[in-house]
Amino acid sequence: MAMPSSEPKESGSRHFPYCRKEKSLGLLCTNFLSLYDKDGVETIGLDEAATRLGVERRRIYDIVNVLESVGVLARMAKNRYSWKGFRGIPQALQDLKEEGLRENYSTFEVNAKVSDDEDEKVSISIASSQDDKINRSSVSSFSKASKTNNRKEKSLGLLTQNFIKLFLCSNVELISLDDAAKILLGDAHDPSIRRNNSAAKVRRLYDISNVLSSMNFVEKIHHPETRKPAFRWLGIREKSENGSENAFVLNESKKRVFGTEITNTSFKRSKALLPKDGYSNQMSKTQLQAHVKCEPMGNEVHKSNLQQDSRQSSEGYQFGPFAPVSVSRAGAAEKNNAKQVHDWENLAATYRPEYHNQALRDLFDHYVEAWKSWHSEVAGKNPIQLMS
DNA sequence: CATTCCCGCCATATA
DNA sequence: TATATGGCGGGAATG
Repeated sequence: MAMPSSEPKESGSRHFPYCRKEKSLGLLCTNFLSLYDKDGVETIGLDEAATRLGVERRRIYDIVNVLESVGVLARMAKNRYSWKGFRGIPQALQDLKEEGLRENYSTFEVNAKVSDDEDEKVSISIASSQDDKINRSSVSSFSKASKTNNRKEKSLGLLTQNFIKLFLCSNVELISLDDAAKILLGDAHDPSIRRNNSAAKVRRLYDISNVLSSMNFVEKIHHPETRKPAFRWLGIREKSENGSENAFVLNESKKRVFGTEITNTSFKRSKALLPKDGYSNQMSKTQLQAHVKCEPMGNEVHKSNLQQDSRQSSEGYQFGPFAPVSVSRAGAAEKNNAKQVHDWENLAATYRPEYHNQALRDLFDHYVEAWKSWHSEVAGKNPIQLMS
């Protein structure tokens, strides 16, 4: 098969303990973005991506699917995607919102009512849009024709879009994956397979949330009341169409050039693979590209090949610095310490132990700065913590 | 124990 | 048919 062999032998470096964090989809997404958000990137090959990022192909599909559902990528052909970049996001979200509104994505309610029986109540009502595509051979015969559709309805990409619609439409700004799963269950049409296992859905939502988090679309926090983990939308939430605002837009963080070649050797998580003998040195090849330098933010200079997208005229919207996940925003909430920046530095060390050098430091400094400006711009008016 | 979510088998879609 | 995609859920890592 394709699989470019992942070097089973692996010379040198007797693996590290295995850290789940280093294998997360969120990090992978961050790396993916860092790798391709550069000038000159037109198309992306899946095999290439898998190799460059040092992950198995299967994982590439995961992130590519969600990135595509948000407009950053577009499928071209087998094995090939075109890089749309962050500029594609505003439009994609706009479309999602309209589409969601057209359907009734705003008419659900999360009755977390603790009343009656053990029957969890989360009443929703995602209207079934009048599907135009499905021809009317319908009912009687087998659905062999729409077998393909059925599969697509369960795709990660679609789930991602629906998840986002939840935020874009309606005024819910905080939702737990569990509730989201319940709401997004049957989704669109047909009273068929009910009683679906939402647990399975939740697993998918975790995947999605992780990549969306890496792009700062959402943020994971703990519900002030419930103390349960929930997600909050950080992206656009313009109130009305006309005059498209979009909050996020802007901010000039610019393309950082990241040392490509992540050299992510494969560690498996097998339990029976721990301490073999001596851990050898760190990372056989710490050859990471030293010339990693992010240009000082200035104006961007991207490809001028933008399409006729005149939707949002004005400045180039650069998106926030998809900061690494977590970084609990923790407003004044709990233990409010002044160790803000410090955390970031810790993160740097936590995230890529192998790269303890200057480059990473700079990268994170950049992130911090970009993130700050971005956030003050976006949420500036109403500071981060709105809850109290 | 509960939550998070990586891994990769293997069903499907597609060339 | 071979290869490309990508559901799906077991169970390991974490909380």
